[in-house]
Amino acid sequence: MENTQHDGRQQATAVEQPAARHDAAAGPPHTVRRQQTATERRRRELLEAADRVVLRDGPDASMNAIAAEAGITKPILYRHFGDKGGLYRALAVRHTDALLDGLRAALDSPVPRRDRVEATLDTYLTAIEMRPQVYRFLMHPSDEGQGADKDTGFDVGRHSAPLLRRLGEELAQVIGERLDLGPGGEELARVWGHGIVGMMHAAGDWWLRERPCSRAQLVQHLADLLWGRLAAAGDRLGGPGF
Amino acid sequence: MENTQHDGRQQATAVEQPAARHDAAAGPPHTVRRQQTATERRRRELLEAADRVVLRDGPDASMNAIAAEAGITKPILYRHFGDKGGLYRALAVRHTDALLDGLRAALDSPVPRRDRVEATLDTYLTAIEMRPQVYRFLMHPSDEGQGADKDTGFDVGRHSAPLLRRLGEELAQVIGERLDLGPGGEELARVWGHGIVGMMHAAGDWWLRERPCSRAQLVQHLADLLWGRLAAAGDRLGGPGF
DNA sequence: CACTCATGTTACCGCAAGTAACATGCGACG
DNA sequence: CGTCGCATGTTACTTGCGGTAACATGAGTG
Repeated sequence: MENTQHDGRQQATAVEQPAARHDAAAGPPHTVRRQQTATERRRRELLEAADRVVLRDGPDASMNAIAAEAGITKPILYRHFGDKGGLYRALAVRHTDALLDGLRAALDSPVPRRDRVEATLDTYLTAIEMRPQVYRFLMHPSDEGQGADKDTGFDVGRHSAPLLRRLGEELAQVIGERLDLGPGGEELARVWGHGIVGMMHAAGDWWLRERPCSRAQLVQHLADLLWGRLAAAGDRLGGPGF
Repeated sequence: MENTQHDGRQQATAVEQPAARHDAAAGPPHTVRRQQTATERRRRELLEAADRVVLRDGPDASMNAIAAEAGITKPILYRHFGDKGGLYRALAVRHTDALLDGLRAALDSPVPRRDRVEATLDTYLTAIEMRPQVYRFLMHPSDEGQGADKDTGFDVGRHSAPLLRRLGEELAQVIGERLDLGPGGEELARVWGHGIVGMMHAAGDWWLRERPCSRAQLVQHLADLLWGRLAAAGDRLGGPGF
């Protein structure tokens, strides 16, 4: 609590970039533009350095370590990203976007629904299998935000949603677009989107550390679950009332 | 790394209590017994104080704050719980056990399978709805363990599994016991256990902060998902290839 | 009484997040 | 040319937290 007031001076660069600054209001000295692109490039470089450190040292890497990797010192990081949460949020957005691109491709492949579901599951599992460090970083972002993001006013913070929510919304949208679910279908789609993503996540997390079966088998099992095999399975002999 | 060696002197009390120390080896002075029960009572008191603070200040409560709430100072906490992780693990075990009791009851109710599933979902959602603070604490335990627990040799650390895994295993066991899934059923049950728990968790998390519908509706939607309505739904008009 | 054992304290270390104040290189503009 | 704006960069500091060492006390036991 208290002491969370920034003085707003350097916020101009720390505010997660407005992202809508292509080429309007022509006229002013074009130096400012070049300077800005240079700043953005620097920001990317810093992000890549941070990425290296986080992937090497885990999510608890210190700001000092990241700054050292980038060949600079802490205050510069703070000027660019505001605080540690800002840096990590920026990192998470990069990786989340990358993962989402792959998933969208699988989600959009023109094959029967079951194959599409399997392809999506497999894409996700392959991703977390090949880069477990990235996965751990994305999935355990400590806690971050959840406080006072109203001042900037619009979409700041949404972008930083802990991946699972973004995935859930994305999937919900695809489901809502593709399936005819009757009245209340929007709501159903969203519930299912988040539910399926959670299923994928938890099962993947468990699978990743216990490796109880092949990826293909896991995909089949999960698809079977979504296809209602749980409801269809027979009771065991000698069970209780039902 | 390095410097993680304890000197083993106070470990006797910090080692997560052996928990198998009821009343064997009678004979030695019975004072030690009374002292031990007193110690355990103290430990419970400290846990309750910690609980109050964590529920009030969130999962980032400091050890100082917890000690103050208990009316003591830090070193005592460390004597009892070893480190902050130990304290939080003990807290998590308490709450997880409580939640699991409720879920087991729902899982064991002698009603048709669909009703049982719905009752379980509803129990979980009611729990996180009524005590969101507890829920947040349990679900976002930073990261904890994940390192070197082999020396003690048996179940230390298992008890501290981040709840989702415990729930998953629990559900897997119930599924494996109750359903006849043919060959490879064990594996299937575990996949499903973790998958379903993940579905419940992610959907619940999203529902808890967006409140897009009533709890009963959410339960229905999730049960529908598990009952294969996703596979059964019709395609939308004018969609792509499929 | 001496011993043990648990409780309790104060005072400290190390480290990480975050900040203040100062110094520098460069393009723009009079 | 000087100097202003602006971004980069630095050193040195504050604050707060996790964790520990060393010491003090009170109760029951031989």
